[in-house]
Amino acid sequence: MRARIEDVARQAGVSTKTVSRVLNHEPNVREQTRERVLEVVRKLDYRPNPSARSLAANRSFLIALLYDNPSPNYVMEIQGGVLEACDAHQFSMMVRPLDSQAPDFVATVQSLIGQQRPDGLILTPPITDHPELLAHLDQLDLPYATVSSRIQGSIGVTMDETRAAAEITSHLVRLGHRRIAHVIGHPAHGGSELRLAGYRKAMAEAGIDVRSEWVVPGAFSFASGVAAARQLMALDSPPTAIFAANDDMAAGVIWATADAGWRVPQDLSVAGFDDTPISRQVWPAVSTVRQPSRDMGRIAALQLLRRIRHGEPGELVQVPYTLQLRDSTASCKRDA
Amino acid sequence: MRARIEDVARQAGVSTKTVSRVLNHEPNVREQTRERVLEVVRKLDYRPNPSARSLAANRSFLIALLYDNPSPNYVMEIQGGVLEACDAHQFSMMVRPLDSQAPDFVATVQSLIGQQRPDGLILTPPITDHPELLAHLDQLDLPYATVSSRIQGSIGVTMDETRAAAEITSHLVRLGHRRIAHVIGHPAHGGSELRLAGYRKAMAEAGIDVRSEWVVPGAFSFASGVAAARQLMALDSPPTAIFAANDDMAAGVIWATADAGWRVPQDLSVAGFDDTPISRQVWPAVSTVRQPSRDMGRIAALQLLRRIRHGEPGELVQVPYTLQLRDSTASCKRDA
DNA sequence: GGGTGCCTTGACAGCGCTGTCATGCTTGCC
DNA sequence: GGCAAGCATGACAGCGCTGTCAAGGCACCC
Repeated sequence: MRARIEDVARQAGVSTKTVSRVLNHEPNVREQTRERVLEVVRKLDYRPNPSARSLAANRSFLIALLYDNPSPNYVMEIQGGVLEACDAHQFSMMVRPLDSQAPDFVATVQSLIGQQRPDGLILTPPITDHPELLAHLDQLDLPYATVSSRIQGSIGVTMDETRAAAEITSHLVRLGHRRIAHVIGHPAHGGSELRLAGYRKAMAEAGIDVRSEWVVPGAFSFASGVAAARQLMALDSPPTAIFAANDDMAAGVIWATADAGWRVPQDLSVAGFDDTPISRQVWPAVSTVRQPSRDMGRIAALQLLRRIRHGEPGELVQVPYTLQLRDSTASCKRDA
Repeated sequence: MRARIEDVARQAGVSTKTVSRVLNHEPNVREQTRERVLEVVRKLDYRPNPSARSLAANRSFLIALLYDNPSPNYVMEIQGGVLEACDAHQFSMMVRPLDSQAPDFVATVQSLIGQQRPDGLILTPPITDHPELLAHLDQLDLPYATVSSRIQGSIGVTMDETRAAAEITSHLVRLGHRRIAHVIGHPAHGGSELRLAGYRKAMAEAGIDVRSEWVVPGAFSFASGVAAARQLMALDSPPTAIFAANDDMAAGVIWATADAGWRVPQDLSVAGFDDTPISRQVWPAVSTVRQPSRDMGRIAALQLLRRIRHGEPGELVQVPYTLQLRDSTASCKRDA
C-alpha cells in the first residue's frame, strides 16, 4: 500500500495538517519542521492523492485545453507547452477537440465544465474569437487564458500578427514584386483579419494599389490554398507573388503551381505564416513567419495558473516573431 | 451550489446508495426506481463529482496516453480516437509526451503513474516496443493496451504491416520496377522491421535479388528521407523506385529528388506508409498505405476499458489497411 | 405454512486530504 | 514584568461519493 499523509505525519512527528502546509507551500511553518517533513516525504516517496486533494480543497487542479482543429502540428506544440507549465505547478491538463461552428458549441463546453470541473481553460484560435463562449465563461467566473488573440482584458499570450504580416509582405516588395496577392485565412479566426490588415498596410506603405482580385478567401486548409492559387493563376495578369495567411495554404499554393507547371520561385514567389513543419516539407521550402507556439502554450498556461493559484490578475504577454526566409521567395523574374 | 447525490436521493425518495447504483449501472435495481432516479438526475442536471467518486472507489477513472513524438498528425488522430472512447465510458484521458530513448524513461513513467494514478495506459509506437517498460507494467499489474504492435499476450489494436508493406512493394513491381529500394524506419520502432520484412518478402516473391545498397537506414523523419534519397541517387545504377517506411520520409525523398532536378514519377517512383496528411501535401501526392489511426486509437482504448471496467481479458484487434495509390508511382520509364 | 434463496434497498463507515478554529508559544514593547 | 500581537502547530470535521453488510420483501418450493 502506498504512503498516506498520515504516515508522513507520524514519522515526522507532526500533525497531518503540518504536512499539508509544507506540501502546499503555505506560510508559517518553521524551516526546521519543513525540512524534517520533506525528508520523510522523500524517504517514503509520498505523493498526495489527487482525488482526495481535489475533494477536500474543492478544486480540481485541472486545466482544460480547448481547440478546434487548426493544424495538428500547431495543436501539438501548444499542448506540449501547456503540459510543461502544468507539470511545473502540479496541475494536470485535459484536452478537448471541439467544433466551434456547431450550433450546440457553448452547450458542449458547458457540459464539459460541468463534468470535469477544470479550474481554468486555455482557449486557442478560433475558439478565442467566439464572443458567446467568452461571455458565458465570464458569467460563470471561470478563468481562461487565450493564445494568440487580443481580446480586451483577457489574459494569455499574443503576437503582433498585423506587423508580422506587414513585414513579410514588405519582404516581397523589396524583392521587386508589385503584383502581390493575399490568400485570407478562415473567417471565424480573428488572426485572418489581422494578417489581411498587415498585408494591406504594407502594400499601402509601398504605394501599391491592391486590386480586389488579388485578395481571395481561404480557410487555412491545404485544399483552400490549392483553390486560391488556381483562381489567381487564371487572372489575365496573374500576381508574381502570393502571401498566404498560413503555411498549409502556402503549401497548397505551391502544390497547385507545380501541378500547373509553374516554377516556384522563378515564376511565382510564395510566402506563408506560422512556420509549421509543412513549410519545410514542401519543395521549395516556404518563407514564413515563425511564432514560438510551444512557448506560447506555456506562457498562456502560466498566466492562467498565476490567476488560479494566487489570485493574481495575470496579463496578456506579447511574444516576438521572426521571419524565416527560405527558398519559395526570390526577386521578381517574370516582369523583368 | 451544484446538486449532490444526496439531493438526488432525497428528491427521488431513495438512499444515496441507490442513486449510486443507478449511475454506475449496477444490477439489482428495480426498473421503476431506476427511472425515477434518472428523472431527478436530469431535472437537477446532476453530475457526480469525479474526485469524490475516485476517492471512494479507489480508482482514478483516468487512462493515460503515452507517446514519443512520431508525427504530430498521427498522435492527434490516435488521441482523438482515445478521447472518443473515454467520453463514451465516463473516463478521462491524460496525455504524456515522452522520450523513450532517455535513460530515465522507465522512472519517468513510474513517476507519472505514481502521481496521476491512471487506471490504465495506452502505448503508441515506439513505446510499445520497450521491453523494460512492459515488464515493469506487468509487475505493477497496471493494464495497458498497445497500438499497432504485436506484443504477445497484449491487448489493443494491430495491423498486418508486413503484408501491407509487401503489397505496396508488389504494386511497384507490377508497374515494371526491378530496382526498388527501401528506406527503413526508426530502429527503435517495431514497425520498421515488419515493413522491411514485407519489402523483402515481395521482392523475393517477384524473384528479384535485393542488393544491399538498396536498403538504407532512416529514422521516420523528413530529414532522414532526404539523406536516404541522396544516398540512393548517388549509386552507379540508382533505383527506379523507392519505398519509404513512412510518409514523412517519402516526402523527404520527393523533396530531395526535386532539389536534384529529378522528376517524380517519371524518373523515380516513390511510395510511403501511413497516409498522413503530408502524403497529400507534397507534389506529386504520395502513394501510400492507409491505416485507420483514429479508429485504432478508439479500439485500443475500448479494449483497455473492457479490461478495467469489467475485468474482461480484452483482445488484440486487427484492423484492415488500404492502399492509397496516387501520383508518385508510375510505370518504369527510365529503363524502357 | 414455513423454509429457502434471491432481489431490492438502506445505514453507515471511511476513502485521504484541506479548511476552520483553537491553542500554546515566542517576540517585542512600554 | 506584563501584555498584545503574531507565529507555529494541532484537533477535528467534512468534502461527496462508494464498499460493505445487514435487513426487509417477495417468489417459489415442498
